Amino acid sequence: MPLSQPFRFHRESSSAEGAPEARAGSFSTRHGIVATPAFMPVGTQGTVKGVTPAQLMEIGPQVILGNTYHLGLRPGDELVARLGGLHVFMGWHGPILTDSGGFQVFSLSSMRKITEEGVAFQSHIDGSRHFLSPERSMEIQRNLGSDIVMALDECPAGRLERSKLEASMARTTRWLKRSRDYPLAEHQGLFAINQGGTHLDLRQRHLQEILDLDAQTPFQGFAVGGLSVGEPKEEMNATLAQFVRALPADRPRYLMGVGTPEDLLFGIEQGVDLFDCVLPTREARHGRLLTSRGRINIKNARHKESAEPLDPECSCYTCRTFSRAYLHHLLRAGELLASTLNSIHNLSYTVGLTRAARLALLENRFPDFARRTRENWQTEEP
RNA sequence: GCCGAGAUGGCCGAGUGGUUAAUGGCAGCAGACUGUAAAUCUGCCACGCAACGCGUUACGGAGGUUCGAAUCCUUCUCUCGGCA
Repeated sequence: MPLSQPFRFHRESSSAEGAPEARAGSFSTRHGIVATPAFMPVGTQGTVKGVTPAQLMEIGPQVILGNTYHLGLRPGDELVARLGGLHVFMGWHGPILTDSGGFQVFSLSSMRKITEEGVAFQSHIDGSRHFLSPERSMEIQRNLGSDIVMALDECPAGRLERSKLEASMARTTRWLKRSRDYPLAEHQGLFAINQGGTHLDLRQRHLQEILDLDAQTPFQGFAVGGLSVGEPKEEMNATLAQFVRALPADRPRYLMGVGTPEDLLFGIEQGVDLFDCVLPTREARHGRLLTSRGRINIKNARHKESAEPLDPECSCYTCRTFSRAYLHHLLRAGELLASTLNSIHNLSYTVGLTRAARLALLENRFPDFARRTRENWQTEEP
């Protein structure tokens, strides 16, 4: 059965001026305390692409992700279970959150068919046929042994027409009930996922359905899904501004798939505790790097001879050790180390941003922090 | 010296009379990426303009055949292989 006690969320900060919903807090899992706000790096296939757990440890994320669909398909959840669970298998002993496969319903839409029972997938690896139901998603996640388990949802494309969105939402609620009724391991906590696109009334209706289920058996946290999937940024922000505060305050709130620095800051201001995103690692591999003075593309010719560190204000291994010219060279040369060093930096920057926001909240200087952080992004670095 | 093969845009390399300013790849110059089918994808990449169009110069050099040539002919230069 799921935990009878929710991950109790302790709010640790008082209300910040101009951003009353923003909050610093924490909750405990078997594999460690999660201090929020927190950015969670994505490690879909049992690895945060390009970085070792030791390097990750130095970066210091509170939680990392794994993926149900991908790990269930390869190497297989039962194998991972036999080998001691995902923590042992991948050598990461901090908290792990596993996504349910709901996003793959969206991103692999050409290879699946949704029915009430679940989702029939054709493997993106070899074309073989698989079926992901809420129960199967829970089974995989139980085998993986993650700390935070996501309910299987249908992640609809942004801008889906309202009637289809409503049908999808209703199914996600029915799937949520089935996810909830599936027995997880004792240490695992189930998060519910709210859908509804950018329609506030649909979001609220869906939340009410979730809270009705929550009243019977509490969920351990609440996620906002189905954003940053193609809808205009203003619509996403408007939705967050109005909706996040409606989520129960006594448990973690998780905004799924969001990860630009601007979006993180905005989300924190709306009261979001957890974020995850592939962007920092993917962009790192492509040379797009975040710095305190703006974004840069390290591939650009202007960095070819720069002896400067990537970001003089950053203390990550990459910035402590290497010049821009070297990072430029590695990426140009197609060296694997480019991915590693760039990922270390972008993750440090992103995780560091949420950590700094947390500190600012705890020290009652969040508005100033937010203002200064935004100022830094206004100019693309010279 | 003789015989053979070949010289194409920064490099490699298609193309053997006409939708060819010239396929591809690489290099180069930029851009995109938000619960990862992404070490991926996209655009540009002869020169000049009053530029989604026009002009000029281009397939080793020179000359020729033809309405029309990178593509055919002659010759020169160079490169590679073989024989001396």
